[in-house]
Amino acid sequence: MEPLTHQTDREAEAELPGADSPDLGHPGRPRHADAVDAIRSEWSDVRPDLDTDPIGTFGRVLRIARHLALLSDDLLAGIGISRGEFDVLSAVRRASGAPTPSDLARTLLASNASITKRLVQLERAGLAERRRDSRDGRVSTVWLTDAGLSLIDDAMPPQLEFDRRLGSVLSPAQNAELEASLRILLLECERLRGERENSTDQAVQLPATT
Amino acid sequence: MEPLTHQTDREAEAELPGADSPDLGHPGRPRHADAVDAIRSEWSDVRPDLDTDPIGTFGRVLRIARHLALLSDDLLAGIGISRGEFDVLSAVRRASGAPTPSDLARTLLASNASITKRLVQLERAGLAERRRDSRDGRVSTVWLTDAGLSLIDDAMPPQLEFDRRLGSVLSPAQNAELEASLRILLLECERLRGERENSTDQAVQLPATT
DNA sequence: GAAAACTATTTTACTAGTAAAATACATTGT
DNA sequence: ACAATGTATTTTACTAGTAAAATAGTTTTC
Repeated sequence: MEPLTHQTDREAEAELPGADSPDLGHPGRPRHADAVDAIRSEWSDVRPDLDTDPIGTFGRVLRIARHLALLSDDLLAGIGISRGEFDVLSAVRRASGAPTPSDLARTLLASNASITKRLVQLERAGLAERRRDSRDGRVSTVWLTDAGLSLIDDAMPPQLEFDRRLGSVLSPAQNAELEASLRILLLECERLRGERENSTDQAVQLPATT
Repeated sequence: MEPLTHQTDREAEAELPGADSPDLGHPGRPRHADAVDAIRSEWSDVRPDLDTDPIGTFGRVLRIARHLALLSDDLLAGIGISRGEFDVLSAVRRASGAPTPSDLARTLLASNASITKRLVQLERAGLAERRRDSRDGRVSTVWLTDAGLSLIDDAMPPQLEFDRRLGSVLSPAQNAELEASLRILLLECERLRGERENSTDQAVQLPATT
């Protein structure tokens, strides 16, 4: 599949489900194929030598995360804040003391620069404020205004309810198993990312791999 | 910074693990607490009325996705492409026929505009090219150059190997269970997002919820 | 057969995020 | 004490992504 001018290919979009789905051992279960099944099936056609097993989990994690972001952006748009702002508000809300911008960057896995931006917006919207720490002039602490507090307290329950509904397609036992496996994976991610903690701010450069 | 009061709070950062971890039923298992355990523990202190169960799965999915993106960006930087470009190259590579920009936008869950941008970059880098379809002058098809083909064929295995290593913290059985649960969740996401398919391009406006 | 409606792609104008530099304060070593 | 080093935050310059408008081609309808 390379050169050639003006061709008219563009045939069968994707080996759609059913056709060549992955080995679903259990003969009784009528499992449906999702986008990742289709993707893996395509790979097995063009590169049968590649073992795409890991895509089965990590491809799905990435796609679910993307869908969740898109779906809950819709939810948040209804109350007039962005996901980035929501994340800051909820991180401040749940913290036991007033967090610093660096604290927020750390727990939200974002850069300090992006936290500064979000805080400026939140202050402008009257939802949060920064106060200079009197003991150390470099740090500031972030506080919710009354408006910010009631906004986040109103916004959390629908978010949780949405997630709960989505999760209800799994049984409680499946959810518990899923959570346990995800915890193990998240711990491993945190370990891997911790391993290459060295330069300023939170630069990203080490290969961290192979 | 601008305004204000000068306070001196900023106490206990976060109810760190151990202290108030979630109910880990099994007394024998020495499970470690991850960032999501810490977050849920904080919530249970300030809003004990909220049921944050859903965060146990979806919070982890979101964080794992974020960590994965950051980790594999490091990997890709080593071969000189961005994740966005990698995604396009691999989608073209695995497709049975040459995909159109719209096909790519759809399978990559991105906007058409962003695909156009990535294609311009890939063409500029000599890794892909667009050819106008001779039957329908509106559509174009995307093809890999020889350089693009060998680049993606070189880039896939290390990505897969990285994911495989990460996944190896779970047993094969756990991985299979995990994949099955994630498939169900992904199908549900796809269903929910499909439900509100109506306006042009892929606008995002309906509440899709509650 | 040509206006109206539709579709695929690109362009435009804008937003969010980042790395690196700049700023401002604090701490350490001598 | 004070220069050197370190740290928290912000600013700057830039990249990637998007919605909506613009462009260009196609199909429908009358």
